[in-house]
Amino acid sequence: MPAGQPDAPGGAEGRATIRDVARRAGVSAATVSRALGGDPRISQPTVERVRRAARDLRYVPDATARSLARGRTWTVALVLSRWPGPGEEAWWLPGLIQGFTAAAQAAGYVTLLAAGSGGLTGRHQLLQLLRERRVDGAAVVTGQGYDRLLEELAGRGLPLVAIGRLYPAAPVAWLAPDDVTAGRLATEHLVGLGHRRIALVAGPGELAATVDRSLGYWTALEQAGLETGPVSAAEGYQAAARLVDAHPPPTAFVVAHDLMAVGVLQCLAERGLAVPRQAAVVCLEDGPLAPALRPPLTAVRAPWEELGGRSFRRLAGSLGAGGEDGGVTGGALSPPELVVRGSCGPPPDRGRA
Amino acid sequence: MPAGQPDAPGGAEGRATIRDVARRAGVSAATVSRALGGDPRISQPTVERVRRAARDLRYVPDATARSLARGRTWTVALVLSRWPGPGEEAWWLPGLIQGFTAAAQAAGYVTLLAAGSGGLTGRHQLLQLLRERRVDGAAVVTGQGYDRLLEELAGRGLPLVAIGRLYPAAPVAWLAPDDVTAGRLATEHLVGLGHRRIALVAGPGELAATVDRSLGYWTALEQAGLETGPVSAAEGYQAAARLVDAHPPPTAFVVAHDLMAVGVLQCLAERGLAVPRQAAVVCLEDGPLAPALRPPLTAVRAPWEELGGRSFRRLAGSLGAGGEDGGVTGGALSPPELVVRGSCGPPPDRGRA
DNA sequence: GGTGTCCGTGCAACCGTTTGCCTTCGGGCC
DNA sequence: GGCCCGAAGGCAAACGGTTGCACGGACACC
Repeated sequence: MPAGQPDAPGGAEGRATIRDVARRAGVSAATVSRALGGDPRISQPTVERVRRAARDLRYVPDATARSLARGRTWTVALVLSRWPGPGEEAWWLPGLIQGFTAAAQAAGYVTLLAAGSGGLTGRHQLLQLLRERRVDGAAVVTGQGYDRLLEELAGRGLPLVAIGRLYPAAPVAWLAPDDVTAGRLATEHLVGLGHRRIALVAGPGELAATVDRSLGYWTALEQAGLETGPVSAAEGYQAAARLVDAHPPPTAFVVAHDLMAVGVLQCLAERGLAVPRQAAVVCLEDGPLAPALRPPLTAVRAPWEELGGRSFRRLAGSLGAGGEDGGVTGGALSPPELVVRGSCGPPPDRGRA
Repeated sequence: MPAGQPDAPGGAEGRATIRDVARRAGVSAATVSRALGGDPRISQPTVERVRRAARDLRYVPDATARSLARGRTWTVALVLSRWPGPGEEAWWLPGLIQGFTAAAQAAGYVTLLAAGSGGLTGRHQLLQLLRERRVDGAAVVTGQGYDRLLEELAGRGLPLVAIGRLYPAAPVAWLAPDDVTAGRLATEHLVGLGHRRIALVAGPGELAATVDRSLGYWTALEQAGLETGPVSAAEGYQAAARLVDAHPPPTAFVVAHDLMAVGVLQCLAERGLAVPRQAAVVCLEDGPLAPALRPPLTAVRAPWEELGGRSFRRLAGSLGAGGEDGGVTGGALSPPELVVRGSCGPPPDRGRA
């Protein structure tokens, strides 16, 4: 807060205070506070009178004063620890934010948005801001990799929840989309269609999501008693190329990220393999590309909005105001949903394989 | 704020107050306040002593108390008037939010996020919330069409800025991406490459963005002394089909929305028209699809982040704290940027046309 | 040596709510 | 009739800063 600037509040000049209401109802301010707060000591008739007076005056209690008196702000911070760089679309963020704020609003909390712009001073400013504003808790959308910010916040004793996987694991409650199940669902779908040679086109290994999604893929194959196909970590096109040229080529491809699916599709098209007739493709991320590509991609959709909502409620749990609790690590999130579009069919050599 | 719940703040137990600092520095609380606030009346030595004491105690002033005393909260609301429905990706929102909060943070303000979930009661809750929390101002990301919420907020005398076009126009300051220039830039690019028959594939006419983008297209053609090609408002594929089958087919397509470009590309591919060799395509919206399609689309990118930043500063203007001002309507935004990728080349019949 | 004028600080009254404790009053009980 | 008790509500002190004004001292000027 820069100092030295003249203060001239913009709006609302005449605003009714609790004392105005008291006067009008012929009681004391204390009584108004209690009547409106539902204190059982205040008699019914009085409560009515106070309510009327408050309504007549359009009285809205001042949260600032309330916070000061009660030592609690009913405010939580949603911290975007790392902003997506240019070119890297955070298409999932709006859903997450929406879910979070909606849940907060429903519980009477207000969401403060804060960006932790990387560097040391940025982090320091952020910490200062959270202390200054006395937020009751914070949810941190972690970048990939371990989050320094998280550590410092935890050190402050601030109720905390992380959104996103933590590497290395930290003693902090966290929630994240269930990427393992995503991988499993997709793979099982393909198995169910009759595919036996299913390849995984994974993303860069340092992405937490990639790791988990791959894990789901392996699990599903194992349970189906199938051998895992070749894995490729390179970007879409080359990856697919290498996989297609395998001895018996795979009949299906599980692609970890939607951008990579573009490359895969292109490669298959060049090889003259029609999707879904001669090759099936399923994407583990239902980004904006999935429905737009030709053919529209069958994909697994993570419940971002729900994730936001549950993150808040988990946080509310540590705030004492009865949200949900649940140990230190990953909470149960409803499983991702398989959105069937047009990119998967049965394998071409059905009778034979 | 639901009442009746026990208040038990989660974190921070022992927190230094201004009086603690005063005691340690051997002065009064008033002096601490003034010293830290840069009041020239306090002598230099005293200021130093106070600063030291404050640092030693890790004193962070309490914004709640400050707000109460000064009648100003240093908080602005960012109101998402209408959340994007499912399937409708708001890929531009993160950029906008980022720009806004960053600017706010830099000016010492904090951003409160609020969702105005449609209905009457939702609006009412929102208004209540803004009054209760005493926000100093609000920026409303408008949905399409006229925004009821905006009207009610303006009625409250709250400093306001709208982000997005207003139809019908309202007496409210607003900022929006410069879609007219976007249309013009794209069209001029094509003209510059030698195209003469340029078609517009516009979106649904009720979208404000569509209207403006089309306007830019017409302007550019007029200035180049060219005739405007046929216009189609239908969705991508059919639109392109109709356009391609015109007498002399267009050599270039200006597509208003990136999702529609998918249809256009597919249509061209089916007609055997290679892009960019035999037809040029330029997109007026640089969404996630643009770089991912084959070929990657040349597109016009709106400066969403800057838009967010300027929106805040415009708001700050009405807050008295020297942001930028500028009448009631549209502020100057730096123009959108043409991102040249692989979908435009010179027209095929260069010598002849 | 008064008196006026700065300069640097302290006093205390705010800002609008909440809440511990006291008061008042009416009634029941010994 | 005195006492205790519960019910209903008021008093005033918080919460942690800000700020108008008074105050004391040093200094200059007449």
